[in-house]
Amino acid sequence: MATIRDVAKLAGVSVATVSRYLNKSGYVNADTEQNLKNAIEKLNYIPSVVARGLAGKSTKTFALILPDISNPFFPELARAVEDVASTYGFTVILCNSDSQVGKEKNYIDVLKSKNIDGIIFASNTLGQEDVDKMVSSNIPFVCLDRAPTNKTCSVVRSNNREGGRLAIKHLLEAGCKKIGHIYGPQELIPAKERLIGYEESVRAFDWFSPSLMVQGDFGINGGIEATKTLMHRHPDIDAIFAGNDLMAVGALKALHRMGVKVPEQVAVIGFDGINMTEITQPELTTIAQPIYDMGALVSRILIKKIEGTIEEDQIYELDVTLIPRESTKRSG
Amino acid sequence: MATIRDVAKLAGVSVATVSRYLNKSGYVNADTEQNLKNAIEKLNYIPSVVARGLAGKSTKTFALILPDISNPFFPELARAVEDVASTYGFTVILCNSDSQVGKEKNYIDVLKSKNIDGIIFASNTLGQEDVDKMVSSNIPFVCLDRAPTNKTCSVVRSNNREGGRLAIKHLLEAGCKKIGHIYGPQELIPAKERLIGYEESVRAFDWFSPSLMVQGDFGINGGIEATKTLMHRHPDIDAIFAGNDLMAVGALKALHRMGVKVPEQVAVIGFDGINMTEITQPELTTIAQPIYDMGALVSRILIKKIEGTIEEDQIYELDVTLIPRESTKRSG
DNA sequence: CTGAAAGCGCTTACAG
DNA sequence: CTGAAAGCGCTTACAG
Repeated sequence: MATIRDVAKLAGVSVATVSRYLNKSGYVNADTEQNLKNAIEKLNYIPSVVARGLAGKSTKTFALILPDISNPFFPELARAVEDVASTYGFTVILCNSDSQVGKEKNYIDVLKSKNIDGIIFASNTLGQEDVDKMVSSNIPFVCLDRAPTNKTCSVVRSNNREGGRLAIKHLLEAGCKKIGHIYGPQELIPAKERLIGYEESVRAFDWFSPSLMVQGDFGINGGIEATKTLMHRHPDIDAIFAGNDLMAVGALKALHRMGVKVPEQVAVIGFDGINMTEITQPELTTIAQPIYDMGALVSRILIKKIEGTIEEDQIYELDVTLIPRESTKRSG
Repeated sequence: MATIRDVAKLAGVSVATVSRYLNKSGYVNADTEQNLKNAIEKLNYIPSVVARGLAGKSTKTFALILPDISNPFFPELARAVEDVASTYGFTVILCNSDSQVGKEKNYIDVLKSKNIDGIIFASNTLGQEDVDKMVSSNIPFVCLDRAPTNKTCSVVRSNNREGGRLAIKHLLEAGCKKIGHIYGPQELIPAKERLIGYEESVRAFDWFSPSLMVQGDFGINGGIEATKTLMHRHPDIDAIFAGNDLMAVGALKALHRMGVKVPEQVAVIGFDGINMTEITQPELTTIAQPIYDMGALVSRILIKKIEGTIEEDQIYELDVTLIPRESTKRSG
């Protein structure tokens, strides 16, 4: 590997000049510039990001901390984050936290020792210690869905409450008369918001009762269990709004096993818009988050923070959209 | 951030001693050792991996280059790779190549400038230039599925040909009398091997004809199209072996639209064992690759290469397993 | 417009 | 067992 010194020698200048040329900081004579161009070309020189990092500059690297890349929500997000990163010359380190604070803390230490430029938190947990660590190390970070408790921070999320309302509106318009809801873990803001959207939309109806809301775990099996509970409590419901797509898939499974027809007897709607919703039978209606856009945005924001283009922290709330499909198609 | 100098000062020794203690290279007096421990603890000192990297040591980082993390095969693989990496103190950089040689070359340059320790290639393409770049830079790499043409390299793959045979065996045992195959792009070794497994298993039958094999693109839509073609050519087939799960999902969709019942009229079997196969209706029988194990293994191999524990290149071929589910359940 | 020199935080022979 | 010093490949005031 050629170094800056090799380039300097070949071009007949000092390394300082090479550096200035490379960083476009300070003036460089037109002739020298051409010489440098040639030398770099000839030597196939690529500056060492590691050396730059040590010299106090950016390592052109940031981390994406998420619960689990195997969870179908995250691959698309990660893809978007990486697409934007690579456009701006950044590289992204993938971290699976399993929502464990311990793992996150550990990652943060490792990441600090690597001088990374920033962190995207797509993890549900975000311990106080984590935040302190990052704040005290002065490392830029941006969050998905959840803001840290005591520190302002840019947050990208989608309008979950409105999404909840949209889901109910759609079901009502489809002619549904009694709608149950499977909500996700309440420590997750999106799950809570969706639940609120549901409640707001249905509490005025005389068919509404709190027992129409049952908790799930945001997983397929949780959706299955919750559906069983719900159908047992209220055999007469004709619609289920699942707090996320995975649980909606579970609902589909459970209903199929019970011999309940979807959408004829019970309509099902999910939330998130993951790809899986297209391959179920029937295909699943869902309130889609703009997952890719969210990833792209959060990535772009972090990079701007790193580069100092953005200062103020802000909340970016993106719109969700209804994707109507077979699972709610009723003659209603 | 405390530096090695701070630790040295506090412990009343030289930085060299601190370094020796940290790296467990060379002897350190028991007393000094205790002092160092205390100093490090008190200062909350974490060595800079960047500085170490510049000083010629490992950056404790490697890259995973894959076509697209959104492709459902890869998240589980990535998860396994990262799990093992993090166990060994490594961090993994995620790269989506979209199977474009240009992007790969670009990544390799960027990665080199970051002094990464190695690369896992899970990408289909692997251009000659890529290999040359890596070999000449002396950077360790391991491949998934495909070996580079002219350079030995450790490869992890599964027994695709045997998988093809297994699929046919299973269908025959289920009572199928005429089996079509949708094969994937033939530049992909696994697709080719699976096709060979199919051909070997069926060519002796009098019902066999080459027109029973139709090409797909390893995607859902490709599976749909290929199924249409296949059913048009051979309305009498009673089984489809799809070269991967995504195409099997497409087959399910296409058959459903045609009003063909699965498995009663046509049985369907996929390949890969991605999670999606559990959520189709009917659930999809598949030949599962040990995806997680493959990722864990390839990661472990790379780390050993990096640490110099492994020298010889080798091919690791893992077994596939049949996961029988509804889509092939016939009274046959 | 350009160069000499110090510094980023480590490691590693080389002496002692 | 331990320290002084050079070096990894850059950047950046500071002079000129």
